[in-house]
Amino acid sequence: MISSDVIRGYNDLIILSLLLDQPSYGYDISRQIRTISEERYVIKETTLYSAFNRLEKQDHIESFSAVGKHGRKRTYYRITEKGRAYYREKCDEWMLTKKVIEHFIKE
Amino acid sequence: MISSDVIRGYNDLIILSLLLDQPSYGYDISRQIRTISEERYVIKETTLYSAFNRLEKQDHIESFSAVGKHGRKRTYYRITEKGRAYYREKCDEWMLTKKVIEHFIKE
DNA sequence: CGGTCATACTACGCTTGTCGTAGTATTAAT
DNA sequence: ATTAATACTACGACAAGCGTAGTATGACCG
Repeated sequence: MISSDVIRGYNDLIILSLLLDQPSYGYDISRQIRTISEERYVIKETTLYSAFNRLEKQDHIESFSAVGKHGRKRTYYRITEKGRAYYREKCDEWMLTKKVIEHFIKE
Repeated sequence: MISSDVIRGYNDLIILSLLLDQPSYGYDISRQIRTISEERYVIKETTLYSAFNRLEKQDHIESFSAVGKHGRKRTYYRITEKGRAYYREKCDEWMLTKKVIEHFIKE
């Protein structure tokens, strides 16, 4: 299991990556993170929803209300163009961070 | 340049890695981080010294006073056995985190 | 038809790590 | 004599994440 201390700073990247292809909502994103990480990272609900709020305030995502299969109302989030650019930046930053950290581990 | 948001969570790992072979002190660690990262990460002084305090409180490092070449008094830090174990844990955690994050980036 | 489980959130206050700013003091170089 | 580099310490602010709690709906099961 991964602790929040080390994944912190990549939650935005993870969430945005799951919105690249289609909009989604909290519970679904949460489940996807769990399964894609093979149960090694389970994001806390409060962390996720506060990330949504932050990302929306920064115009990286936008929300809309929609009704699911069984008449259930949900808040969906869609990535914006600005959000896609931010995602690409975060990917670059990740590559760089990875390289830097490995300089320290190797020796 | 790497932002603190993404390297946060790895400062302990970085600092400990630089103490593995011999004790060192604040200013030197700071310079080493700068050069080893090829100027891509410059740790803030306050961040570094508060990390020292935290790591010492947790018995991962221990401090002692010594005098440098030119009669300059400094606080040196030495990694403890507990600190070495913690370092190895952090390395494992890093490997895992790396793997997990890349699951999200790939697709 | 009543209870429990999974879903889908929101609110609130706390903790921790990092940051910004500021200040102190010593030695080295010009 | 002054400035730059070294070697720190103090203090308050801030942002992310956390723990706890609570609300509410629909699905499933006996």
